[in-house]
Amino acid sequence: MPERTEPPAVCLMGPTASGKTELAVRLVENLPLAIISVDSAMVYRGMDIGTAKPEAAILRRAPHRLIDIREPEDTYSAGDFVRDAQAEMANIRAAGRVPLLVGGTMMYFRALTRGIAELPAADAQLRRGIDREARAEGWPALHARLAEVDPAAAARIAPNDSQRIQRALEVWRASGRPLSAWLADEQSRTPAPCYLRIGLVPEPRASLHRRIETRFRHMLEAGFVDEVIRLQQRPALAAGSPAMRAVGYRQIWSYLDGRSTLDEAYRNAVTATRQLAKRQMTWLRTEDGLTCHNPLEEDVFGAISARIRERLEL
RNA sequence: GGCCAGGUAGCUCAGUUGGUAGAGCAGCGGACUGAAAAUCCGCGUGUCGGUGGUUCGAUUCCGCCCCUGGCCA
Repeated sequence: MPERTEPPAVCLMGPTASGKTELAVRLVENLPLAIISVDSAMVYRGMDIGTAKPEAAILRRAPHRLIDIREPEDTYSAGDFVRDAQAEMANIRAAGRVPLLVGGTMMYFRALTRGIAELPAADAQLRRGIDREARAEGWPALHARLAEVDPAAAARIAPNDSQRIQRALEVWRASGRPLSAWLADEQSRTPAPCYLRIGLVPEPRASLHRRIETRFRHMLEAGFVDEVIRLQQRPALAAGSPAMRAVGYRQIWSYLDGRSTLDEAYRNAVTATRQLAKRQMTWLRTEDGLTCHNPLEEDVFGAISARIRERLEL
């Protein structure tokens, strides 16, 4: 790790069900750290069981910043996260502690540690318009249209990648400037403070799969279906709302709408969680300059707290 | 016990007028710039139930056996 003068921060990244929360709580109880949650679903109030949000008693012992900061009807983005996390890191440092960023939303970690370009914000109306065009013509047709205004973006986006085609067209229509041009503005990148980055990669995979299934069963026993029923009662919340695309929520919502049995919803949710964990680990595996530990085998608390002590010269 | 329908990838199934087989899902690998728990890209993993026969060649045709489901006893 290169010598930097910026104040340090620790990132603890791991897939869902890898034991991040438990580990983070032990760390803050033993070291001068303060937790910032890096989780795109835990930001929402009322989404507790399905996001495996720490219980109130744990949050009192080990406060997590950036949890319960949005209503489920709201959107939250990587850009919002970077601004919020930077503000919280400043607060933590002012209190004489070191930020411990914990979570599984890898794009948020990347945006924070590598910087994120200054870009036009999302525009719900433009998105609705683009969705309408896509329903009529198909995404490949919109991809072809993107190629006319932003060939560089079109070249790296697949013709069926609805979300990225939509974003690139949205940026073009909102600003009259191609997404590629915005991304080329290096000065918009924020200087990254010195991060100690630690990854949790549970092996063997089959053990993680068992943990995922067991945990989802516990969520159902803890009243997950009732939690989704309460969310469905919110008039402004719909199956397509960003918060309701979260794993577990969309499958239980579908069951409550009569589009599947509870057993199918259970199986689909467990499958979706496995697939999420796999994508999270792809991110960790291909990220360089990252120390990885296997939380299913090692004494991760001992290993990680030793590394943090060494790094922070405690 | 008899008749009928099946037995092909982890699962559900397609197919081969005889030249050792392919879809969806699952799984695995990868990408990732304001929805990222999202979105997308790539990869087929197989004694074709067993055994004997016919054939240059059988997963395919024939015999017997085993298993599953249904109907009749």
